[in-house]
Amino acid sequence: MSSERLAELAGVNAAKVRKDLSYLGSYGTRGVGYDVGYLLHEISRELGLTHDWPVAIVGVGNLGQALANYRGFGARGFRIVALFDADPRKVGRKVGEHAIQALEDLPEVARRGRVAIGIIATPAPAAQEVADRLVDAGVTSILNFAPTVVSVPSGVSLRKVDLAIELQILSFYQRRRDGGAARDGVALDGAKSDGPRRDGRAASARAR
Amino acid sequence: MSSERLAELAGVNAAKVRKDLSYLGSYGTRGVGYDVGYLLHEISRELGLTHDWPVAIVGVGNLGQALANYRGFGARGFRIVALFDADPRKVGRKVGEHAIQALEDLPEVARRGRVAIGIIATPAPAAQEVADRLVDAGVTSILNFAPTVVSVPSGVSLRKVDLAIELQILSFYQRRRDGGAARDGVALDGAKSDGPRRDGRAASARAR
DNA sequence: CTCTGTGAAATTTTTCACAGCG
DNA sequence: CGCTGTGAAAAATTTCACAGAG
Repeated sequence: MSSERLAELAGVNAAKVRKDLSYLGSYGTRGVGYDVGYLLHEISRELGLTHDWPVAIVGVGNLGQALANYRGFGARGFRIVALFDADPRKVGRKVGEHAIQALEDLPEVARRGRVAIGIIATPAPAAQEVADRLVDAGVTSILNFAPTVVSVPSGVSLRKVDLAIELQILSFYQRRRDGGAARDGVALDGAKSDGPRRDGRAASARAR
Repeated sequence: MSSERLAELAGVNAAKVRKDLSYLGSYGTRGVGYDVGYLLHEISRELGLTHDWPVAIVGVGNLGQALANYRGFGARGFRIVALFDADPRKVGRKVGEHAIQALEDLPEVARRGRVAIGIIATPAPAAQEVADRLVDAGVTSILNFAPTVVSVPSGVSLRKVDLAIELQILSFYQRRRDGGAARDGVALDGAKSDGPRRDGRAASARAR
């Protein structure tokens, strides 16, 4: 497949595809294009997707369950190994193939299962406490879904997922489209349409 | 509050804070800093968070329910107005204050409720079909949580949330920290730690 | 004096454009 | 030939550094 086609499918410039891929090595064939299977393999290897990453989820509400059942973690090397909840009534209940455990067991389980990544899926007020416990248990990568700012010591990676931000981005562009309150001086960057477009036209990557 | 302090809290450079805020207008006071309340107000206005955005969720599995119950949409103007599911057994069941409706009712409900944003929270195989129905119903902003590529006609904004990508980013940096397979020529950018750090040190925004 | 707002410089990212490989 | 790989140019973003407002 040519860089041109890959670019079209990804909604970016062909030169960018070639430039980016060139950082991984010379995996294309001049005059022909790229072998997609081989490319996938090399990219997976570079990103570490061949690695096995034990993941623990803390907070088994709707979101925690959704994450626990999410197909597609497995394909990328993420393996849910434990679920924790502070609610004693939930402890022992099974979600998928895992029984929910008490937060007190976190240190023991995290160490024994070599948990590399902790996911916080609790209500906001519990998030900092849970983060502290994860850090104490030796977890050095944390993904926070709770709608609150959490702090961790240096040496620990923390990322936050804000489920409302994508909606904000969509609404920002919708308001522009509708001429809701157009005004100058604001940087623009199109709401992207990922993947090939049904109508064959490239996603307009920039407004204006 | 000074740009310096805001920058520290956000984990960025103070000049960037000032430069960015300057695009909104001159809301700071020289020698003093910014009035946080006023700043929040102006930013909200600029981002359109004062606007009301009716949202419909299609697919009421764990993720759909999690989204339906997510606190914090409301604060930013997103109002869940309808839930849809293709499973007849779910239709009529209540989730929060909304009864689940049949997919067939989407066009009617979307138009009557002036749905601005549709959220796809279905399994992957149903996503494209749902996207088509949303588009047909006049929805021009779509957020796709299904782990599959969906295409829409131009004129419709589509964004995709991939719950595994954040884990990938965390694991990428963890492998680097552990010296898993360091290699040169790969662009670096630190896994960010958002918010103030417990230990007072700034999040290392870049590796190397 | 302190801290903003902002030109200018530095850096990074993206795109162009083309030599040359298969 | 067609398409990659990549220097070089262009564009965008980030940072510096400082005049000047409060």
